[in-house]
Amino acid sequence: MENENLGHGRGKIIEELLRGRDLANQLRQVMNEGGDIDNNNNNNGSTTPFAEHLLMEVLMTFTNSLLFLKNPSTSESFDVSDLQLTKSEDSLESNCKSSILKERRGCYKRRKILQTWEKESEFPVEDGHQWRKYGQKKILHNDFPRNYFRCTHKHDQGCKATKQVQKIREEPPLHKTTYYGHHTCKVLLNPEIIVDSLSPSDHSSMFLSFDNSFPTPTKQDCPFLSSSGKRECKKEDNILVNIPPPPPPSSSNNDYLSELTFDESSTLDSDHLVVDIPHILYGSSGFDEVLNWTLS
DNA sequence: TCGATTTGACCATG
DNA sequence: CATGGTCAAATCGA
Repeated sequence: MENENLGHGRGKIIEELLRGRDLANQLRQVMNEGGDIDNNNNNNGSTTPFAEHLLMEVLMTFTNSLLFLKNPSTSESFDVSDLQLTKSEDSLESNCKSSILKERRGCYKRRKILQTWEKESEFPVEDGHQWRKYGQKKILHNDFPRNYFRCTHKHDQGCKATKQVQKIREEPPLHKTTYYGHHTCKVLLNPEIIVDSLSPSDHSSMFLSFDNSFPTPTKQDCPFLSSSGKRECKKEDNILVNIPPPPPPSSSNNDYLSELTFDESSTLDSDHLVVDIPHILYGSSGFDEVLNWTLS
């Protein structure tokens, strides 16, 4: 039942995956040479930019692979077709706006099929975008209120990106940030991946960002972490990338990145593409990354 | 004074 | 009707 429709795209998939593995190995070598894989050393600037670049390549490669799997017949990399979703959004919105309201508050639609990313982190982190808080609500069965943010440039640039920040735990602190939609504002710089140690001492986390800019310190209460990690993914897929903490140092596995596995069954069964990256070696410490990519 | 945050009200959805 | 997402007036702070 599975792979028949993958036939056409399979060559591409394999090609991309192989390339990804190759790049990953390069990355591993770079990091090894830097000697910063140890917990004792922290990453120094010299290798990091190159490593970031390679890492981005890897991620894009796998992203393409996933999309090829999803759409085997396509001959191009993902690019567009936001139209349907955008249209439905717009129609609802314009419906709402054009007609009565203007004076009515709260006219909106609940989002269902927006592109989303989820991120959990214990520390607030800048994601390079400017957010404005527009609401806070007590959520059922949650001890902490949920905070609602929209892009500061919603009005001047029509940027529809929003995010919700939900505190999950007090001790140790844990926050869940959910991003909705793309940033269409032009505050961004080049697409890049940021691999950052959020907490140099103990736990460091990594967040990946495909379109990012430098942190813009604002006094906003919750500029929490974000992987505004979206690049042009289609809005109709769900892709989950789980990067669990790395293995203990003792298990100096040389093939972390080449061990990337792709859970095909989950993919086909559930409209979710799930990629498990079992062990990724980066810098000195562990990181978690959960990217939730909802495309329709 | 202006932009950001707070907070209660409003409305859609299930 | 309960819940969650958004709006906008009031308030705060630089």
